[in-house]
Amino acid sequence: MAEDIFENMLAKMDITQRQRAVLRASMELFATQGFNQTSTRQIAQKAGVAEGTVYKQFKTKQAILTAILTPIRELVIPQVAVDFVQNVLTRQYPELNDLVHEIFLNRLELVDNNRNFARLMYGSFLEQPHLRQEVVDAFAKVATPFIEVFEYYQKQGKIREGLTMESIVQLMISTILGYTTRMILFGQHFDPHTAADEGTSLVMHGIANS
Amino acid sequence: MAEDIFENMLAKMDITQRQRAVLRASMELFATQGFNQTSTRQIAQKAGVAEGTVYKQFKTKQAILTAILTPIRELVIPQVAVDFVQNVLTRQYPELNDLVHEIFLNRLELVDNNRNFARLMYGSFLEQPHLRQEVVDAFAKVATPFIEVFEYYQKQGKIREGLTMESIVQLMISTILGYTTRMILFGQHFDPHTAADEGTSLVMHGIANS
Amino acid sequence: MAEDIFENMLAKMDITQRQRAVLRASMELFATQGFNQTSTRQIAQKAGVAEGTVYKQFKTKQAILTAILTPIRELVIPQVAVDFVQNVLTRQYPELNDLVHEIFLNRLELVDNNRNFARLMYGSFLEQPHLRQEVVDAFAKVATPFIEVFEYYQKQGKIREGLTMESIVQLMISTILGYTTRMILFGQHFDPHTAADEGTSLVMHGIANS
Amino acid sequence: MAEDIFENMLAKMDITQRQRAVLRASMELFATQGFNQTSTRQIAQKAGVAEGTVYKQFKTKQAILTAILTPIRELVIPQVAVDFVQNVLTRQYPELNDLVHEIFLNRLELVDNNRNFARLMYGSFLEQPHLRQEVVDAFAKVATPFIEVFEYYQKQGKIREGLTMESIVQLMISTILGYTTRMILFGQHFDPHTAADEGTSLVMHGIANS
DNA sequence: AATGAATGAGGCTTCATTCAT
DNA sequence: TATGAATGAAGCCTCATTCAT
Repeated sequence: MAEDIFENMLAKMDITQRQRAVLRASMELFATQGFNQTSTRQIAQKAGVAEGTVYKQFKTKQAILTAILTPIRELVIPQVAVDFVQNVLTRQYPELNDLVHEIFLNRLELVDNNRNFARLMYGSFLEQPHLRQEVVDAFAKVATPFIEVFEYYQKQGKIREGLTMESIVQLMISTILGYTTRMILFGQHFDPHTAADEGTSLVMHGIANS
Repeated sequence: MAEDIFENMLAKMDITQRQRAVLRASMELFATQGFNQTSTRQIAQKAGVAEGTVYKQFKTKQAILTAILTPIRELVIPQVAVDFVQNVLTRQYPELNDLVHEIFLNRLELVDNNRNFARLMYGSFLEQPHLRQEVVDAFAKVATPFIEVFEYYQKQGKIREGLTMESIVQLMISTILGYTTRMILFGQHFDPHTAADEGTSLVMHGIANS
Repeated sequence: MAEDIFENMLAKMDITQRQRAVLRASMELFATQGFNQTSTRQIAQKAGVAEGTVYKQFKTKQAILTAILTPIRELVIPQVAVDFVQNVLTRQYPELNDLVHEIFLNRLELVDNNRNFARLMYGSFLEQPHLRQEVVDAFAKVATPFIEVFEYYQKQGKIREGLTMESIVQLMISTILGYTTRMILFGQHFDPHTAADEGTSLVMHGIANS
Repeated sequence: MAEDIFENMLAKMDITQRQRAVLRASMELFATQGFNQTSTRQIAQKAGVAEGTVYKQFKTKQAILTAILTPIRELVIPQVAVDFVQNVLTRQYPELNDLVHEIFLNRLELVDNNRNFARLMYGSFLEQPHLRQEVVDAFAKVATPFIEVFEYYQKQGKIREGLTMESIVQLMISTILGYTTRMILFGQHFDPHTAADEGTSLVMHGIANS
């Protein structure tokens, strides 16, 4: 499942090959060096075009970032959220354990396959705080169906009393974000399967009705 | 427990008041705007000195960041780690539950009280990847004594079989980092006590020998 | 008498409709914004052609200005001068007074009807000093027949002694140019008839043999 | 009476030698090439400073022009107007003839001594029309006291009936502006004394009560 | 030692001009 | 032939850094 969020997005955008090249180069440079540390000269060079060409396609350097972030905000993030729900929740899980494991695995693999993408998001959120609200909203929207599923399992007596489903989901989000941060910020690497195993083991004992 | 990591560090450094002012101003500006978005003119202004004075004290702008990050790396991070171990592990905890709760609370409060510091770290790690190794090492060093303590509890039969202490600690680190990321990057706010309660509740059921 | 110098010129030039469109657009833009403040992109847009087409027709942007100014210099200015002489001097004037009035009126109306043209000339003279010589020469050529006519009136005793006809004509040129400058540069407006009346009144008393 | 308007203005401004050098260089270049045809590099070179120095002193290139035009508008133009009135009207003139001659001479010499200044004004008015209103107002203010003086002569019977003093002054303004335009735009040169003689001769016969 | 003016390299951007389609 | 994407030189401006006072 080597989904490359950014390449998928590029493929769907109705733009020329040259614009694609500029966006791809920008994405990589912004992700690895940061927006302000990237010069338009570097972008042009990496994209294999003249600097003027970059500006024929995008009015300003900021417009390049916007051209990347806007579809991410408006299309990719919601789609990723929907995909996540569909991929995970439409399947049948013999046991609650399998669901939790799939949640961990699915998200960790997504991040693992999209390091650059994640790094760009981290940088953008730090430097342009106004961008984060929609992501927070997307998180919230994703949380809801999961909370419902957990409630279903709870009604079936699979989850012990005394826990709000909300807190379970929030904690899973935090945990997954923690792994993500360790990968992106500290360069640590986790085998998604192993990390998912460990997370699942702990959470399951934490929530399961023993 | 309003520990201000940065002010503590400044207080301990053997530097003039003027240098302190420059470092304090830089720290704030770097944290809120990013290193590259901060001009030496801004630093001088905020510190109340002339731009030339800044350069009498620090050879380059990068040297200011280094003057902040080096003691953080060499002194603050290890010290924070040691303090953490001492504050948390030197006390007696009636129950394992109390230890876990204290771990969560202590770290979440630390971050909550040092948002600027954390934001500076996030930015620095993103833009200057070479800085992160020592932090990773510090994490590792902190992990060790905790692993030992958990092993102690395990030997006492307080922790169920089938878990490596290593994985417990790693998961707690990830969880705490997850909360931190949500605060710093997404601007969410958590009451440290509530978050600590929730985390503790889940982890305890996850690890406790029921 | 709504003579449009520029449209007349365009009509007489042996060029394609497309070239005409480009010249017309350029003329307007150069007049209202100045040569250097006008981009070839603007010209193409206003002319309704592609930028490349402009360059198929004119080798450089400067060539467009030259294509406008050269016929102005070589054809329009002399023609305007000739027309002026013919329109004014071929008629019979009952009195000297009527001639002077017609001179003023004719020139002021010409400028009044060709503000854009005049503004272009002003800008071109300021920025490209080499253009002005032929205009000065044209002025000189126009002056000659008028001087002769005035000499005729002088011989008839209609003009007082002690004046050179040369100085009369020079002063009238200056006066008309003064009105023009006030219109073009200062945005003032004069009714040509009123201004002609005033100028005539003064000049007539100045030169007439009372 | 070699009054150099611009140098006088520079001398009165409370600025450093370096700023003076930049303004002087800019003034000359703007006057001879136009604002948009002058690069900041040229200015720096001519002023003998680095390009960055220019920007330490003036926030933008436009600010340089403003730094020149603002005192011209607010101080120089009104002062020139006042000086004109004082220099010309406070003296006693044996005859009306002498007054008229002095008016012509004074203004023509002023322009003759300040070609660059005049060329800058012409260019600025063409490209930045909003600047001209104050100059028009200054003209108007100057006109008033002259109208009054002419009325005085009229009451003394020195000026013939049937003329408004207003129209006399307006015509003199136009005439002087005409000479100015011929100097600035067409590069013609007039000896101020000769031109003043001719103008006076004509106007005097035009207005005098013979 | 402190100041802030001066420097100039380098960044973003525009635009006249060329060229492949 | 007409198009408009591509080019790159040059312009304006910022800012880390140096230096004279």
